[in-house]
Amino acid sequence: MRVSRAQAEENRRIVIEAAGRLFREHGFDGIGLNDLMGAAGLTQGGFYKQFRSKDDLAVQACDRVLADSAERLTHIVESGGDDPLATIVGQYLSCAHRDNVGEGCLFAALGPDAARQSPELIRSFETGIKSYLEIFERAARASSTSSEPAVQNDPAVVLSTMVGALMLSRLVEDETLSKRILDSAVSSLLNRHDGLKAEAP
Amino acid sequence: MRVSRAQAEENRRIVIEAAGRLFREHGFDGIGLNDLMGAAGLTQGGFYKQFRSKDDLAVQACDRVLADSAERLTHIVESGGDDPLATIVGQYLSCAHRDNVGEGCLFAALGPDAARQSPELIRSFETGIKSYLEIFERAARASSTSSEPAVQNDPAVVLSTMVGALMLSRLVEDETLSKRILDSAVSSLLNRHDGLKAEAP
DNA sequence: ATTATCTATAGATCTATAGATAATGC
DNA sequence: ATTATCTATAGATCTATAGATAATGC
Repeated sequence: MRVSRAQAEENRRIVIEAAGRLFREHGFDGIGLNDLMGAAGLTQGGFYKQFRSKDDLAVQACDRVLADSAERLTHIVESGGDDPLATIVGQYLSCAHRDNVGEGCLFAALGPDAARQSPELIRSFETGIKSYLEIFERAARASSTSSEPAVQNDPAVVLSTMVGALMLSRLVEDETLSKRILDSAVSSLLNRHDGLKAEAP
Repeated sequence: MRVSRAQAEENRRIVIEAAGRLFREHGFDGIGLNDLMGAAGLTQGGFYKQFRSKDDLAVQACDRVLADSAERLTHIVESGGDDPLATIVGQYLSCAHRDNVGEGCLFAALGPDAARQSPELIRSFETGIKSYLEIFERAARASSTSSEPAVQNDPAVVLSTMVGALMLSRLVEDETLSKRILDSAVSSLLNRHDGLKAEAP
């Protein structure tokens, strides 16, 4: 029954990672310890030897998701494209992202839900928001040096519009309207009203 | 024990109304039939004589909240102010709204949660979104005839930015940042970068 | 007689804990 | 000996149903 310390560490990592996906898909209250542990092939009995509480796991899972996202966004900004903001916005406001809640934006999947959870969890979200805003700030600076003029430069507006549009697009079964909500946000944020950018792959 | 048919109707109305508030405050899964019925001074036993299921109540409550909101917005547009969009945006993106989830925007309070519920509930949200977009369309037309130039006219962008900013502002304990998220969205939507509008009362 | 509401409860959760088991780590 | 995980379960939910009760409505 017992596994090596390294394996136990790895199991904990798997649970945290799976929790990031399961919470986004089902909400914090929509998934139980049984399924969360089951994602790593474990039973729920050992849960409290690894985590202080379900909320503790939620905090760790959200911290992890947000750190991963921040790293991915930072990479886009620093990898040298001349319009990183356009890349970020295009990927974020895509049908692929809309249809992949489990691996998508934490704010759009769990924002209102998080606001009802523990102060620790809310703090995790707040830290994530601040980190996103800083990255968008840098992305906007990098993009504004390109040939296209400065666009919507306020990172708070960029984030608000992105999160809102993604969330709303997920509530609309009418595919045409859903796509329009995403595309309108792209146009608005990139200030290109002459046509829509192709969707990111 | 039994009450008049009119009183029963009134009780049902009270439950639906309270549900609108309680669901927004606690999420669809965060509040039980006991508390929902208790809001009208009833016990949970009679619930299923009045509603087909908890989801049925959720649909009725959301329909009601959305209809009320749409009526209020329509009234703002039609009551003849020269910039109805500014009024709507200013009220929506206020600290008062941010701090009043239970009586505030349904999308910002329950959007991601709704996307995980029944097709009927999602349809209720979708109908609400379409209705908001139409109202914003009319509001933008009314506002663009005023002295201020046309602003952000795409109703989908207006709605996305508003919902996103409100949701994010609720996750940020840092009051300065929370307010900045709201104010940035106001500035962006009203295209007035020369200063912030006073907050609606 | 009908029915709005009540009490009571079935049955299925879900979080958290207790103690057993068996493999690691010293 | 320690400990990662397991089985088992306590205790508290929560949705939904059954049947009793008492007031309305005919």
